[in-house]
Amino acid sequence: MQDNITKLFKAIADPTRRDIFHALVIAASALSITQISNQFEMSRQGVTKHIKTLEDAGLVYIKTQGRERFCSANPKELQEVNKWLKFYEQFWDDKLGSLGDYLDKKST
Amino acid sequence: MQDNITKLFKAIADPTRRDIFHALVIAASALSITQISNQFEMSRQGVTKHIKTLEDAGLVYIKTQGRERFCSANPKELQEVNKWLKFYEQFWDDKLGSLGDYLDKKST
DNA sequence: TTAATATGCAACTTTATAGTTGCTAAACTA
DNA sequence: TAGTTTAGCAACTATAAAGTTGCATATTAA
Repeated sequence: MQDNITKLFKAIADPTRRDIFHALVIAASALSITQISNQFEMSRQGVTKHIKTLEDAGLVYIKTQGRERFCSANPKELQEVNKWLKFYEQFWDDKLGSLGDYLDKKST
Repeated sequence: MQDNITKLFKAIADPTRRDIFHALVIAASALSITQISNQFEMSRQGVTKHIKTLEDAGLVYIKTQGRERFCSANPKELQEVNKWLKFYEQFWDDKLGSLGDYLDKKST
């Protein structure tokens, strides 16, 4: 349906999901769905949906243990965003110069 | 309504908008709405809406000249994304070690 | 075994988003 | 001036996304 980078961007485009992800990154251990949803105003189901989105994007891993599901962050997936950024980084400072470089490489 | 970083992430979360942005970045000069929309299957109005979203996110500048509106990319805005990434970068390679560092700093 | 806890699933509402078409107006061109 | 080009605005449709509630089920605790 959607390519990975699009899923990834969409996942982090939502403020609540960024908050969930952040909470998982700085958590000392994996957190259960309930533990996570307790940190938010919205319903557990709402949080669950966001976690699913993060999981689909590869940003969160889930490990089932008994009746609980422990979530942990996978910040490594953000390297994909970083890769995407890399190309544009060359245009940040001197646009024309970098564009020249880019066109040079392209025509070689 | 929405904070800047959210607008930015949402803007680049759409594949068509990433394509438009990319076309503008590598363009030798500013492109008019028609010139851009000719590069896409969809209607001019559809493209116009995407350009507006990119403009609101700060990724595109528009300069009106006569009846035409020339668009150019502002890749610099992507530095905001880069800033956001920076925090998580420390967790990419050795999660536990970096988490330790983070917690150390936090408690200091 | 009974009660409590953790969670998923399904249905539903609301609001955004992507995209379309038709029309209008300003700005060029012949 | 008459026709053409460039583009915005408004209304509309269709689909996706965010969030809710109610219920069912598996697991754990008393």
